[in-house]
Amino acid sequence: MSDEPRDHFYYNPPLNIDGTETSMYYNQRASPVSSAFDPSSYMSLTDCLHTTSSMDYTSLEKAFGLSPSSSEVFSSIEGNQKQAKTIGRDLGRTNSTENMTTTTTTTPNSSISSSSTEAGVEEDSDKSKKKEEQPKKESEDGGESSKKVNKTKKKAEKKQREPRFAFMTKSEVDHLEDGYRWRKYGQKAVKNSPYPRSYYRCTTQKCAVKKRVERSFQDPTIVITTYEGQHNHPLPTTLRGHAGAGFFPPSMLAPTPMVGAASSFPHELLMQINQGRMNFSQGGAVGSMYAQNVSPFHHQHHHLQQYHHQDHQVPDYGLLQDIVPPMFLKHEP
DNA sequence: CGTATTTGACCGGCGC
DNA sequence: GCGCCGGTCAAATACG
Repeated sequence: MSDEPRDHFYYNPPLNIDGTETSMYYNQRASPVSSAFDPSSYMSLTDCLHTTSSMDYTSLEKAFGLSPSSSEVFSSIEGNQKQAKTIGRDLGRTNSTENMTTTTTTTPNSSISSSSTEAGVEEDSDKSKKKEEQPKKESEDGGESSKKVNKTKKKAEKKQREPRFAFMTKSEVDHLEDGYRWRKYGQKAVKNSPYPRSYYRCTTQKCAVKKRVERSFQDPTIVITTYEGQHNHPLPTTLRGHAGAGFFPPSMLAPTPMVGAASSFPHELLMQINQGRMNFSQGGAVGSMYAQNVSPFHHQHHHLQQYHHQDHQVPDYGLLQDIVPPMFLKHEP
């Protein structure tokens, strides 16, 4: 447990779904996230880049399913985080400087981002030692049910988890809209946390992508969304609001070869959403907006109570509502 | 009435 | 071997 391989990375892109910054974590090993989400067991991407040589742009690309053009993604990050900068450098793709404009405005709040991050990261120091093991059972059962029967075949594939992405987002809604349809299949109490964890599965048949949502027990304003696996299908057209059409790049809408790591990763969706949001809003004041909204604490209790009422179906303008959070815009002078 | 959610039971791994 | 625990199943229920 203590000798866990450091194959975990994270960085903090300015991803925002419905209000503030989002931190993203990547767990290449797809190790289980035990109990409460434990960022401290993850390795800083920066550190990783400095200490590990196994980490390069290619692996990132692969891991995150980014296309070469995705360097923009990093560039946007760069404007917001120093670590991101490191990434851009180490990756040898610093063409970002220009694209940075989009996020440059966010630069000042880099401290904020980090704050949100530490909110999730630091406290855990309390327990000191995190467990990083316990590879629970898993199943990509395309449709087979009979759990009592599958045990036989189970042996063969073992528990081969998909890589996981964990998004930490300050949000009052726990189930963030990402363009896909999810069916909730379980909910469990999280150890060391008063907030439960919800389990979702992509409703598209033969798509084994799973997702789980939980709130940080330290900072209830933060929602931790963990994706597992890649979608092997385009975004459902059920988004009648067509919000997706505008924010999701064509590459994403195109049928993706499941192997590809092409672009069905949620983080990319978030990127797009974020970009769209920034363009929509004042385009620059975003940073300052967050700066003064760092603590909408009076809101937490509110949404926490309606925890069970979150709709999981795709609302007509779910994305839009995420992109332009009314309450936050309101505060902006 | 069909579909999505809820929720307790159950499974399988792991530590003691 | 037993109990804990994260994760999943599936019958019952809610919802439109």
